[in-house]
Amino acid sequence: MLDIELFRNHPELVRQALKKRYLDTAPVDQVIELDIQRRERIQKVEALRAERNIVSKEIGSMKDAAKRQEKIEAMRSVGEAINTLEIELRKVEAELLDLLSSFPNILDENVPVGADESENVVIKSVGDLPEFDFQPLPHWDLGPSLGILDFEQGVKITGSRFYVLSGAGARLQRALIAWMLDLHIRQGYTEKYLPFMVKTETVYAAGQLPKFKENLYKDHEEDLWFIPTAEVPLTCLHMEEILEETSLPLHYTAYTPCFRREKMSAGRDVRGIKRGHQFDKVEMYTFCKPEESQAEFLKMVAHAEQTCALLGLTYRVNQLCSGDLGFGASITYDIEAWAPGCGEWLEVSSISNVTDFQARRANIRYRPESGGSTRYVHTINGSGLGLPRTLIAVLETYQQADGSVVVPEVLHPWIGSDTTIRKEY
RNA sequence: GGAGAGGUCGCAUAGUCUGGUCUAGUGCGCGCGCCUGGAGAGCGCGUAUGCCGAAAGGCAUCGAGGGUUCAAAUCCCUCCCUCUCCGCCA
Repeated sequence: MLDIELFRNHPELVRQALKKRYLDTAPVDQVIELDIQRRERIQKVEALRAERNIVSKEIGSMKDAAKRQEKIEAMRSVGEAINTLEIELRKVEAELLDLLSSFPNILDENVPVGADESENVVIKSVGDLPEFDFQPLPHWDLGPSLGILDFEQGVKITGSRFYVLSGAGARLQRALIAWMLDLHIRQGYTEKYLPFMVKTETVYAAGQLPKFKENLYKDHEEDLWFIPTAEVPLTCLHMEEILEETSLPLHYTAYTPCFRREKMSAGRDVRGIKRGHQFDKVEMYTFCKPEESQAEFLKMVAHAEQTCALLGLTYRVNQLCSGDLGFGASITYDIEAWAPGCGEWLEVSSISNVTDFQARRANIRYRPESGGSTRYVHTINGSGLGLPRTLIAVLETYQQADGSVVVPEVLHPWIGSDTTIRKEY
């Protein structure tokens, strides 16, 4: 959520950001108008409440019964006026909050302007495209032929877009998770094990509701939502808190499954395990002071890159252009790993500086050491790689002519003695 | 799921029965000052957040949300959470 002060003092900044995202700027004026209405009503209702407070106090100490009754009658009508105004005020405030919540974050000045993903900018490429002296297989062929990936079983027990990892496949994913968490711990993150279901308030605070309601799974009986990303519970760990400046920055990492109901567009990403309703992810998350957030953001990008680099994957870093940027992000870098089998760059990580956008919604502030009023923290989130896509990249990159897959060395401590995945008979 | 006890300004507590001197008291902690050779003790002052306002100041918040009332921490209703016991369970 944006700061109402921006609309009061610098509406042109908001309009400019909207234009860069190719969005309508008209709601800016609606916000300004609603804000004026809100303040008018607050002033009226508070003046009446002040009057009632004073007179009610007088009534308490009045001895003359007739005069007392007179005052009570007078305050009764004041009370009614207050009620009427309060209802109006609540309505205006709800409208304002609703509208304000619909604005995306202001863009960082370094974000290139562009309409859609075709105008994203590759800012870094690491590693050459691997060459094979045989035809590399896509994972949807490679996995089943090795007996480590079973689509039919997933469909049988749940439905389309669900799959089962088996044997060395399941173990490889578990190795990736454990290795990534340990890597992030070395990079300075504190590991968290989180609830995978959260209450409505939490999903709102993290900014997933109301906008992304269609993409979420919910248990209606218990009124709990399945997390679409660890970002949701991680953000809300400090919801409604005032942190000490000395405790910042806070770095957290967590492994969670992610659940997304999103309608899969027909014909797109239908093959393989690239896009499913359930997937695993290791997440990184930072709470920091505003003046630190850009440096922290770049640090996190480097941390995610390191994951790809240590796995020996060919990858590139993409800066998202204005039109492709997510709702809460001020700036986002995507990391894409090369999958030689399906011949595709796979988005394995997305790192965003959300500035104070989530912190304002979740009401996460810190108290400056020097004193003065509290300030909103900045938050940065990034995937310490999404598992299915990392799994794809690893399998397809390390496949051999005989159909086996050599497990990258960094994963060996978790994989057991057999570091080559062969067809299990 | 059942029974009971609770949730108050960082922490601990008073206040709730009997609505109005509660502008929420007290202790601890913390900050500033006095005192001191220095420290401690002692003394004094201060010590939540948000909103409205140019300011003075005002309004709101006692787990959350409703209600009763001129007036609610206090009375009523609903919900959430914590603790104890029982049940169930990995």
